[in-house]
Amino acid sequence: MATDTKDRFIDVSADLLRRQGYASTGVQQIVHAAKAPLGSLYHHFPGGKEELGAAAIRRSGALYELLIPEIFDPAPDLVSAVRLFFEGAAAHLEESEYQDACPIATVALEVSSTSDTMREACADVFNSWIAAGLPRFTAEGLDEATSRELVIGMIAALEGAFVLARATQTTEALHVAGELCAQATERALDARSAPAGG
Amino acid sequence: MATDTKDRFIDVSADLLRRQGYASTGVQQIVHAAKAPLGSLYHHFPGGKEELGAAAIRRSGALYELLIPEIFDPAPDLVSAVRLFFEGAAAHLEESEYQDACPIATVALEVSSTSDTMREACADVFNSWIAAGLPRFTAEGLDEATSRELVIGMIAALEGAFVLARATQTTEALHVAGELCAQATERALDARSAPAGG
DNA sequence: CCGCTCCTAGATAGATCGTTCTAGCGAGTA
DNA sequence: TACTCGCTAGAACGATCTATCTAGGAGCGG
Repeated sequence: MATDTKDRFIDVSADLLRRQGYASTGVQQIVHAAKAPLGSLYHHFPGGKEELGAAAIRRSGALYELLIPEIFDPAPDLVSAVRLFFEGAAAHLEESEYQDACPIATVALEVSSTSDTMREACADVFNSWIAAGLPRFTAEGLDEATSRELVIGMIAALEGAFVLARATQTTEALHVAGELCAQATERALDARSAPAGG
Repeated sequence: MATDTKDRFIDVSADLLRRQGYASTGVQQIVHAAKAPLGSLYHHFPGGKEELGAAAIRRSGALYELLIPEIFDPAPDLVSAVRLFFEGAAAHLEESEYQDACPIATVALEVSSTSDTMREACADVFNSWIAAGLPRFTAEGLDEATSRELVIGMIAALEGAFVLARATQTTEALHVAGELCAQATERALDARSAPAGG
């Protein structure tokens, strides 16, 4: 079928971009991994590598967003969910031999001074993650501003911990960042029921 | 003089790597920016682009490390210092039109699956930042483990906030991450004098 | 059968990649 | 002057890059 090939391009690109980044991933490598001819790539993506890259970033973002309900729904409480999120990330990173960290962070840093199309795709993904995480915190009675801070803080801490973890080949930063966010969440929840703190 | 050229190679490489990453920065671009011939590059760096890149990462790391005393020394207290660190980063990022974030994060993510030489250089820089930040926290009476967690958490939050900030072209993540770390530090200092908390 | 469309197929182009090559300059020394 | 050494200088190489090109197969309405 037709859409198969196009989807396969996006999928293999998403994988390659996560590991190598944008500049290091060649279209030849993509067509080889997708087992498809080069002509098909430019048929489905007239905008070339940049259009395909943006599509791959958006797909990666959408898939990664699914982890939020997957982890938060079965968790006993919000603080546990935050901890589980980081522990899951640490486990996955270790299993993949420090290859599978955030699917878009590398590209986000790489292209933000180079390609506005790609940069916007990354920004959209981050914003959709924030929007997806927000209700998990407001549902616990936290106000909008506090919830937003916790979500953004969590994503930032996770991304940064990935940077340290990949470079040092250790999961220490992920555990530390997880604890930092879990305790911040705990404190926010406490302040909610006892708004007298200073 | 001779060392001038070599230093210039390292300096311009550090700048280019910070903005574009490793793969997008060509040696031609480096020699052009350094106003030096290609032969000189391979004379000073027989290991080629990789050796020069590692040297640039290490220099960037050493220069960035200088910000720690520069900000922490004049600060009235530790919590203020943490806040000032993030506010300074936000201001610098905004002034450079979201170009000058962390000098090594982009490369760290990019090369960690590709070049072990470069990955190690990044890991060394991160570890030296941790070592440099540690005494600022232990000097306040915090134990070694807690201090290490705070420093790593701070670096991770900063790095991650840079990722979000560059992609979204906003400093919000930096402010949020700064507040997160400042409050975590505050709480740790409180727990120090009153070790009875839950 | 034709004619049209969607997609596959990969050869090819032109630019750029990192690296190696030889040549030569300028200062120091005998 | 003759020779060496550290460095400059950039042409040239083969590989690889992204993108374009032409050609053809498969399905479908007529």
